[in-house]
Amino acid sequence: MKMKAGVEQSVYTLVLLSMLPEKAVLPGDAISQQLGTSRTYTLKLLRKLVNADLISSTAGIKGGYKLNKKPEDISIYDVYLATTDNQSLYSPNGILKDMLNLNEDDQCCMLMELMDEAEIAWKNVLIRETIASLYERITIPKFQEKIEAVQQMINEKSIIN
Amino acid sequence: MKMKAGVEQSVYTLVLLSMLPEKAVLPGDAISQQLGTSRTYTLKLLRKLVNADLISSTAGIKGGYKLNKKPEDISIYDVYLATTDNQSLYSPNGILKDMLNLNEDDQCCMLMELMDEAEIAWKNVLIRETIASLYERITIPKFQEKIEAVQQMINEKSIIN
DNA sequence: GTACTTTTACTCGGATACCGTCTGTCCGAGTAATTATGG
DNA sequence: CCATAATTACTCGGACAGACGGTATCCGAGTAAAAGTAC
Repeated sequence: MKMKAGVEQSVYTLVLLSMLPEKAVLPGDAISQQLGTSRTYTLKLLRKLVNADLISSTAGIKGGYKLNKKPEDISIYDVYLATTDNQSLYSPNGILKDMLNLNEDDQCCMLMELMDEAEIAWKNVLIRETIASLYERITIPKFQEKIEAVQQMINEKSIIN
Repeated sequence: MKMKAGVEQSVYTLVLLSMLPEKAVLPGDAISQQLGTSRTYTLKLLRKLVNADLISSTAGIKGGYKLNKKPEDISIYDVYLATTDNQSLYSPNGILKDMLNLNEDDQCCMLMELMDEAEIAWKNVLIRETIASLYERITIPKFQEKIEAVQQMINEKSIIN
């Protein structure tokens, strides 16, 4: 049970896109290069974000990706949901049923409600933080130069329609 | 990111052991039979619970397993920790470092503290519930007969020293 | 100069392979109570 | 009857095979802007 690297990658992809000027798009190659991640896999993750309506894409030359919502309206949980297919952390395996020799319709798993409750607590923390609030955490004096360098890359590679 | 079946199996194993009389042990075979789980894999999980000091085992003929603590002192989170080797759900992959082109020692992952906070919230729910409180949830009138049958199996197969 | 075609640079989405973790099996070794054996 | 050896029924722990999901690659198809071409 481990958080997948794809979630982290998707989060920072969105942070990058949140730095785009208005009405501009950024090609997938620029994203994977800046993040230092696999080109093809990054494109696959981008498609998931598109399917979840977090970002939108335009094909063809001068194409690329851009945020579909405001950064403050995209929570980290939204990103988690978009990049992982199955939603709930826990699904019962029917061991209690076997142990007590219950009927088929008596699917009573005592752990279910507990796990659900735990997952909701976990989820609530991830809902509070957004791409915007995460970006604010990065913009500290220490990283000012670095962020300006990223902003410059975006200015070079982004395409404004 | 999915809760493994081994955790559920371990939980119900401990519930079963909590029904043992004082100073009695239950062989591994009886456990796997009652739970309807793989014999060899159950033994492997039992070993993990022994290593975590949740249960203790005696070898040789008339050997078996028994709880090492009171059921109310074993939380579901204890069981989770015992059956899964790595503890934290999330560990940063250094994507932000690549994205901002940071130095090696500047390992700053903004997601880390958020994920830690979320995990603590999740963990706190699992700490509240114990093997004893879970057992109480099962002992409802509807399941009375079933539980008596399990108790009878234990009386037959357990070994009192 | 306008209409049409070709090129270019992107995204889209399925098929596939790889790899790590969880699940499950196998086997030899250790251990303790019981039973058998020899005096 | 007592001491010792063999048997029995368990656990211990490592090695290893299979299943499954996440990671990653590849390829053909679609799309839209730009460039080229014909009249």
